[in-house]
Amino acid sequence: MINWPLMEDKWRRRWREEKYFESDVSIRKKFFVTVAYPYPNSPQHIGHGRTYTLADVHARFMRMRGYNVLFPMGFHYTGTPILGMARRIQENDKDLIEAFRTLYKVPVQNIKEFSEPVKIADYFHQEIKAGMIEMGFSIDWRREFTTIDPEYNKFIEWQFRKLRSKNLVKQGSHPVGWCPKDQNPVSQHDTLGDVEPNFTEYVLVKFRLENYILATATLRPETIFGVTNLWVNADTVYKKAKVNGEDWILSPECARKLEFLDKKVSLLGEIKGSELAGKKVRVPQTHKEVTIFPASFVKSENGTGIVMSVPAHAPFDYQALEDIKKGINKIDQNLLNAAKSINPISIIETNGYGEVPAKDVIQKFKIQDQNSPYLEEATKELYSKEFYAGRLKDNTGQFAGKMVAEAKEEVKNWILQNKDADVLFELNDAPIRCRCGTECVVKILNDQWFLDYSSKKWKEEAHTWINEMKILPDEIRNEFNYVIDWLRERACARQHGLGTKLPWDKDWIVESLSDSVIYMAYYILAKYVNKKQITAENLNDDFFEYVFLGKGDKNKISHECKVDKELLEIIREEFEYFYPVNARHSGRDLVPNHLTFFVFNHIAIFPKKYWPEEIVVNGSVLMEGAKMSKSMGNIIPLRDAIQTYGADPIRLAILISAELLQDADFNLDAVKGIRNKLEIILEGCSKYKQKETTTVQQEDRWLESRLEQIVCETTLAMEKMRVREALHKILYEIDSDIQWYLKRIEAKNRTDVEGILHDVLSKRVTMLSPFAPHVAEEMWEKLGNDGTASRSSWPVITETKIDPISLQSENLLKSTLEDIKNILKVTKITPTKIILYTADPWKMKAYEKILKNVTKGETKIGVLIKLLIEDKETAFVKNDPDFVKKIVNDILSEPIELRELKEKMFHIDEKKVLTELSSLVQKDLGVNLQVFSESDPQRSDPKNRARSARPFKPAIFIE
RNA sequence: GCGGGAGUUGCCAAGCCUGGUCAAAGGCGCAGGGCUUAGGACCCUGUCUCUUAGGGGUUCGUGGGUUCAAAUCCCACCUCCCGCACCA
Repeated sequence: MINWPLMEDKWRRRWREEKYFESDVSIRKKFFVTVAYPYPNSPQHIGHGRTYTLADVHARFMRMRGYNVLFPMGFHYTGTPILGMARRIQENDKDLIEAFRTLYKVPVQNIKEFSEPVKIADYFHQEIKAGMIEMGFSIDWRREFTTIDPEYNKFIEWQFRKLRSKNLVKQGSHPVGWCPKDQNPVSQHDTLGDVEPNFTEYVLVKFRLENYILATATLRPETIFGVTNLWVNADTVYKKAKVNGEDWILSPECARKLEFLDKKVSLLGEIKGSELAGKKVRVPQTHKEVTIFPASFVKSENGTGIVMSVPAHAPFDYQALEDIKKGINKIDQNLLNAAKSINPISIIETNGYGEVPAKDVIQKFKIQDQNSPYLEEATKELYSKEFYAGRLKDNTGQFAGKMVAEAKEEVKNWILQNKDADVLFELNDAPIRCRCGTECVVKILNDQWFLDYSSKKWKEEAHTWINEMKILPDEIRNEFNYVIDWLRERACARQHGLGTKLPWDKDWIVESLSDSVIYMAYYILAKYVNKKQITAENLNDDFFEYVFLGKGDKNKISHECKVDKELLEIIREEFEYFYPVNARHSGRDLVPNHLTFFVFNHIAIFPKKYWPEEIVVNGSVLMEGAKMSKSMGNIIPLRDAIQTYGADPIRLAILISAELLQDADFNLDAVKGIRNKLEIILEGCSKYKQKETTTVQQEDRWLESRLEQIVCETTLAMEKMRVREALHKILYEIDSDIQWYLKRIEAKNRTDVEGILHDVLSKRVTMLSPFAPHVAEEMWEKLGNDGTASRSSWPVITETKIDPISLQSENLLKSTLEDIKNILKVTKITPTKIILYTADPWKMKAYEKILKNVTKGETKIGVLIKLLIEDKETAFVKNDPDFVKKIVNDILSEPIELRELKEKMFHIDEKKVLTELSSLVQKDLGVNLQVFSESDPQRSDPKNRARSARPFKPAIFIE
């Protein structure tokens, strides 16, 4: 049993003291690996660990391959969630305080300070950093920064002026979910119950009632041709109001909504719904006259509180009309008569529906009246069917014959153009409440700033680079291309939160996904900022232009910024040395946003030689098969886990459970299993010391060959970041080879194997080091090697060490032993004697010929037999046609590589090789083994088995 | 709806691109044995099914097809998961 935290701490101290991970400019080739920095609003949990561990493995691997690796880390303070948390602390939110105390284990005195947002960020910043150190991440901490450092602010200001000068920043209007009390946009974590404030665009169709406009909200403007009447709620007290100079009648709720949608609204008076009933209005465009009727399904809080009625296609309208005809509403006789004369006007035809589709669905859902809960569902079904499959009929003027999906937008624009319509945004899951309790609305922000990701030229460049750069795994490349296509203008500033003020409009703060696109360049500068050689006062746009783009006169800039000319030059050189980013790691959730922006903005700001070289994307982590979430209570804080299990077992458990893009399942059984495995390997390292092996034997060559193959495969896997596969080979695949080897040498009573085993274990530890860096050091020390595992070199592949003969020979031994055991298992006999018979030379010849033909693709038995009979040497097959079939099957059931091997290196002396088996058989089964060749006259062959011998498949006799 | 991904033997999960190493790696679980005072840990063996000679049968979401040969290629269908925006 080892004390993991203690052992790990020992090695981390050594790495830190000897500055293992601090990288500066050198003559060596560099490798710059970065990860998306964390947002410090909670401690790290196991899930966060995956991306960072992957990046660390990458960094360590490249370091061992001789690269000067830079792996830095920053902290992303920018954003609103921390602000929201601080506000909740100010309001003494019991739940949050409790969560901090018990879930996150924050000391009480710290929580008190959390009413100040920065204190929250600072606290979790340190917490996360401590976790990263404890995980053994090989980070150069001299380059740490936060995104609210004044120097970083200057960097962002430069970036934004730069983008604006390239015409990529624009201003415009933009609807957002909004809290009227906080005067702030709301997102999911600002609302009660964490509801995402989605909204839908409705079309307001204006009906004329004398001098007034009755606005109705609809999702289906194309149905204007089928309007037969309007609906109002008789009990609602409607408002008369001036809306942008026009006199409207609408519900009070709607009047309020319109104010936020940038309309000038002043109230003029009121009118009850019942008073509106019976009045006639004019349909825009068609100028038809229709009557207003009362209906209870109309809710004043939805839309405008007035509904245009299209009974042929809207189940609600159809049912309400039926209800009214039945005389359910208490309305006067004239109105009732008017209603009775109304017939649905069908304007859309859709396969599977009749003249009045609304009637069809109402019957299908067995709806009785307009208060039926199934009406929503019926509406949804009909709407989606008609939208995708419906076609407008002849009674729709210039739109006749068009598909609904296409006509909808055209009709909307047509009525908008004639000022007979307007647009209303409505929250989908209303009412949505802000955490402060206020009901949210949709607001149009008029002076919103955007990054213009809709720019065609910019998109094209992004596509080109995405297709050119390395993306791991490659499957995700298409997703990037798709994202680039649908990306539009993106709001890049908001009015609250931590961050950098927009340089030309100080009312705005650069939004968090927009201030984190090219910050990898800032890591170069951060080192000098932390050394206090550069402060915010030294930084202006000229400085950045010079350091990052090499523009301007360094003497002038040095003077202007009060920065020593040499220092300026050093920083510039360091940037030129480390840039571009060679690999950027992130979770796949950042593909549709950050990672794509990262590519976009590099293209906009930097010359091509500084564009990122590679993106590595990984899936998320599940906890015992379930999604991690606060509400499930299945979040394990990373630091707790490290204390309990050690960092290395956790690192491996996260990485070994799934390939890159798959969700990895983290479970405690796996962690324990891996910890045991590591402890066993560690124990094994004390057994062997470095030593020359004097007489190299067959199994030694075999083990070396196998090791070489595994190194080769592992290296290939690492280059593609297939860490699961690599780990698998290092942890388990080597084991089975070592086991076979040990079995062999034990049977032969060999003792001179220390040197070779030491070599195998050393290489294994080297390869394990990027994954489990702490315990690898411990192993390295136990093996008695010089230096440390972290500083050892990744094994170099020497293909010439792969010896085909030994590989084949051991294969023969293994498969023969397996066959013997198989026979014993089936026959259940206790053996007293085992005899093997190897195939005659002509069979080898035949085998060789068949193999050649199979490689060429000829597997037809008849053809092969003919070929063999033609040759005198192999003409014996005549006597046993079945032989050919068996050989073909033997060959086909082997891996291609092995076939190639056999073709190249054909002859092994089977008899000689199989003699080696006698020691194994003696040891395993305690019986004697004899080997004869098939036609050896001395052979003992009581059951006449010898003749069934095949190459690589000796005949066996057991009794 | 659009876009992406997945469905494998008790569970997790490789394999699929490049068809024959596939009854299908590995881990976990389970069973038997060893070790141990006991438990844990560890080691060995087994883990679709039939089989007294190294073999056969039926499997990789469902149904077709291509091929000497399909988990793997093609077509259709079913089911599940994720993203769709100003949010880190």
